[in-house]
Amino acid sequence: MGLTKSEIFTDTQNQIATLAKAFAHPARVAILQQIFKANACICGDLVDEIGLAQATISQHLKELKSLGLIRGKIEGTSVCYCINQEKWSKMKQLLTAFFNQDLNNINCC
Amino acid sequence: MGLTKSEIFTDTQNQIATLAKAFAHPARVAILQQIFKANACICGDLVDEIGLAQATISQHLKELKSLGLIRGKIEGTSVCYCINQEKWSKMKQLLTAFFNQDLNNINCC
DNA sequence: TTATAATATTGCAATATTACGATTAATAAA
DNA sequence: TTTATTAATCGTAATATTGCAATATTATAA
Repeated sequence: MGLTKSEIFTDTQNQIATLAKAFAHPARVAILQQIFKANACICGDLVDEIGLAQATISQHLKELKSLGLIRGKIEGTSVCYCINQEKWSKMKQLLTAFFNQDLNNINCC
Repeated sequence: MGLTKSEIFTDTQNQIATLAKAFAHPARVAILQQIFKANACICGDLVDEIGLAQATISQHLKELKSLGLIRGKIEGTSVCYCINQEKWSKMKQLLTAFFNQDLNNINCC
């Protein structure tokens, strides 16, 4: 099939999966790292930094934007990207809680 | 195309992406939560708990196993799954470090 | 040995993702 | 206005993922 049966899972499970998908491609990881590295908004030299075509980068940016993890502000002919701090925090909280499940767990094997 | 160009990214970027993929499907999130919830090894009643076919669950388990996040111990005709604590810790460390990049970041917008 | 039970594997269909050339849209500069 | 510059969108090809029926495998029970 290829169609995820979202309806049989809880909202939290779907949210975790959707957010994890953002990081499930090295290009998107690299894009986010670049934005953080700049320690400010980055005015789209991402295509030069990462070795992918402009259309491809634009597509990855769109996905990150649609998840709300980054924002794009138009500055003349270029676009400046930055992290959406609130959304990033919420994402971190959700995923960290999921990761920390092991703290309640008995080491059985 | 559809082929991720792993070679143009760093090892860390690829590792983050590969691990994130484990959580990028709600069924795998649900499986991991079930294993944690049992607070021990869980002997494959996952198919009943989650509403997917046996073959599908088996496939998701295989992916989690191949990443090393879970282990399967054969007990008679059934298999008991549990979290690989060391691998889980390492995963947590890598992804948490990635998520905490925002701590060094100036809130610019 | 012959069932029975539990899980893995295979094969396939359908959908999703990745990548990029070409085009379009919008702004800035000449 | 014309010409760059920059980024988004469209269209398309290739690969990946998801899901399941059918089958195979493995170990126990009869």
